[in-house]
Amino acid sequence: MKDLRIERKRQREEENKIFILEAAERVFAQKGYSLATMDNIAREAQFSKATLYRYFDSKRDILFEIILNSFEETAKALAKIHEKNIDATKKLWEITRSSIQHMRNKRNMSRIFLTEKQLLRNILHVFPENRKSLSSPERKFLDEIKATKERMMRILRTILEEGIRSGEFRKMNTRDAVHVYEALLHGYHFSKLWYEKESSLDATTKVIHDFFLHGVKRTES
Amino acid sequence: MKDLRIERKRQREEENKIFILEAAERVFAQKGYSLATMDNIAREAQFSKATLYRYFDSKRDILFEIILNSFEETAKALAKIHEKNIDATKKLWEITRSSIQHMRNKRNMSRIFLTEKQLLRNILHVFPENRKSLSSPERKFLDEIKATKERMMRILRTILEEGIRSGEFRKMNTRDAVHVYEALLHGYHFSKLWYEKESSLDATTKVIHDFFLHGVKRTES
Amino acid sequence: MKDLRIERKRQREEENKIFILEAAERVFAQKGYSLATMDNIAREAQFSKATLYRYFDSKRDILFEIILNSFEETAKALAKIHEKNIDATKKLWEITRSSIQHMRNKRNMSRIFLTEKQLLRNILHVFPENRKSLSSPERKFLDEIKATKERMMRILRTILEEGIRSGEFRKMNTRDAVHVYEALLHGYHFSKLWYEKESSLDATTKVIHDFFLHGVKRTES
Amino acid sequence: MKDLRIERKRQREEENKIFILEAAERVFAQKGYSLATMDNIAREAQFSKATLYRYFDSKRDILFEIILNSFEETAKALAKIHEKNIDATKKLWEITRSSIQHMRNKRNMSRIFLTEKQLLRNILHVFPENRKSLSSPERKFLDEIKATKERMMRILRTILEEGIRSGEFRKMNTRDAVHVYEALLHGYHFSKLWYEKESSLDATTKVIHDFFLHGVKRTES
DNA sequence: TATGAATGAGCATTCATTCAT
DNA sequence: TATGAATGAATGCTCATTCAT
Repeated sequence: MKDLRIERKRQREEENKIFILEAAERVFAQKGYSLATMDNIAREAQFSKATLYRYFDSKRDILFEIILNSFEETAKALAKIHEKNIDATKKLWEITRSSIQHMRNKRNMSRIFLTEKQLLRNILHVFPENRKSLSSPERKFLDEIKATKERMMRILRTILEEGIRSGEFRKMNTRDAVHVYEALLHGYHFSKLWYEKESSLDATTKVIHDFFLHGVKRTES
Repeated sequence: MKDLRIERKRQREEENKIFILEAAERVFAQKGYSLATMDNIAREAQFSKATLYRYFDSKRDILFEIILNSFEETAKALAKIHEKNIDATKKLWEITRSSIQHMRNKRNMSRIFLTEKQLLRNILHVFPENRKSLSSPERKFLDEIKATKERMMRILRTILEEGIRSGEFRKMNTRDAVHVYEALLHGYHFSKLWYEKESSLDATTKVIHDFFLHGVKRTES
Repeated sequence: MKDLRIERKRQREEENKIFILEAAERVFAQKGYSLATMDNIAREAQFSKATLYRYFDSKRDILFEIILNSFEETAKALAKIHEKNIDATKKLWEITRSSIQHMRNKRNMSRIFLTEKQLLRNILHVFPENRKSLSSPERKFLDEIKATKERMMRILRTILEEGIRSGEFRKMNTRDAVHVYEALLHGYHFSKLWYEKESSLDATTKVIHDFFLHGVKRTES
Repeated sequence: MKDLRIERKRQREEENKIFILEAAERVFAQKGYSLATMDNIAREAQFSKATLYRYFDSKRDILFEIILNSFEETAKALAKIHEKNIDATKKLWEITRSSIQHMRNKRNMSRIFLTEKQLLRNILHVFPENRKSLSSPERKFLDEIKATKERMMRILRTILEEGIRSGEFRKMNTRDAVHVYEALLHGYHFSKLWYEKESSLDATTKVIHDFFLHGVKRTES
């Protein structure tokens, strides 16, 4: 009896949380973290500002949760592709495509993460010596992010190694390669902002995929 | 006589301006634009807050000038390398190296540029239809940035074309290639934040250079 | 049920608004508009400064509302007297008395209206060509003020015309007469500031009333 | 020798002072006291801000001097008219005319005096109990103003008394009459702001003069 | 539980005034 | 003497957060 009621309540709470997160994501994406106000988020979520604080401890925590979810989502997509029974090159293609799509969906959200210095400074280990000063939620956030990130890295390296073994890819330092790949994806997302119109998903995927595969050097035939 | 005094005054003024810009750059780099206060900048520059306003019209204008200077600097370095009498591959190497160095010097500054959504939305032409609503200084800033950016792009494409003509590089869409290159550089700068320790300048340059040249695909021999 | 709660809320809100307006009125009256700070008003109203902004959009809006209320009040008093079944001379007496009383209550408030040149220049039609540049709240304020003022003017003229018809008053340009009457009232309020002690309400009323009625010229008998 | 040089210097100083006062008057008239900045005045006077402080101790002192000068001027004009060999009614006419002209010249300046509360509160004896707290320049200013004002009042009363003696005017309390007259003049100046277009000097003079003379009452013939 | 109301701590910006040259 | 430069002290307004109901 009671369990059911409690269960229903938990469910409702979870739904509200998600609803707020989605609203916040839209607001953050549009205005950036600093310029987004709790009022904005509240209005977008059609809750009162005070209610937001029932579900989240602070504005910062809302951001944390959004980022975490996004990472988690990406990691899942990646794992799913990895499990497919296709060759490494195809996997790379699909991951590239899926990542671009994901970044486009999240629009500017993905950029926020890289832009809020106060957060970043602590969070990103830029100055690892500061790590001790992290508050508990920050440290928790950081640890989860790192873990997810490493999981993704490992999968990517595995795929590259598969490709090397199968003869698709040249021998290389897969660690570096993964970093380059990641840089390429995120960098492309950023720099594309500069250009008036966006290419289609497949065209974009193709450009990145091709350059990552071949580079620009002429191969002696 | 008089000219000298005026000259000295102008010089001192210019020096103060630069001093403030450098201070602001440090503050912005550490806290991000939104979280940086004019008080912070004033303290860092060891001027009174009011004095800042003798030299700049607004906080935003300080940011604009910093970004503009940074772009200008990069563009100059690029042009200088382009003029050298070396082959395209070597030019690419040097540009890569110089860019990485520049980004490291500017630390997080380069990321700030992506911070202020309100500005960005307009400035980055994400929504070019909004262009009309730009204030005059914003439009001026935007136009200068765009011009400089295009100048850099053109040089890069010219180098790639030189390389294609000389047989160093494969045939390619140089426009795409330049975007990929830019993405790679900036993306690498960002993503490197994740890792505890930074590699040496040359090591980093090599990784990026090599991957941009060869990609990951195995070349049939 | 619900209506009652909403009603009570609305009531409380209205009460707070009035409370703030009264506090602001005291502060404005004491310091003038420019020198009065939102902090002053907040302290006087025993609210936090931020709370003031829950009820009013800006300092200027607070002033507008005070002035508007004051005009409205005066206009109502005037209309009430006009409806009375008494002769024109008596009406004039009562209006004079009521106006002086009102200005005394409002103390220096009535003078503030003339304080803010920036506002005034536009608002007072000194330069009607500037009307277009008025912001929406300014225009609204201006229109309401003008309307109220005209309502009052019309009543006064009607009273004078009644008096002319009844033989109480001489034939005259009632438009000019109304202006003179208004000038007399406001001017007296201002100039009385110069004198150490204030006369009684009735004495003051009598002076103004008598001079407005008879002037200084000797009437041939 | 030396005397001449000193004399010339004093003259030049006096000229500069007057030049600054005139500039300040224009600025005050346009923006009001609070909104006028020392920068505005300096620019209008084509001096540096610092130079203003060589001639005046403070912004407030500039205002004081302007007002004082204006009063002095009015008083002189009044005395001159009084000395003329014309009847009281004619004197009144000329004074009315001259005053209106003066107020129009000074435009809004005359209004400022009545609108800066911080100044007024102290200066105008509204709260005479505060008199003790006046600073020395304030007290000096106040005393001079009062003296000039009384001089003017006395002249006006004398004229009225002349008129009574000559049979032009009815018997009256000349003290009250003078207050009424003053109120009428100043009030008319203020209230005329409300109306789109200004009447001619003579028309305005006539309206005020006539009403002050006859009032509105019908005189039995 | 959900929220309207309240606020402390700030923030960009301004301005009268001072001072070194 | 005249001034460019510098600043302390404000000021209107905002926002994340709290709390009484």
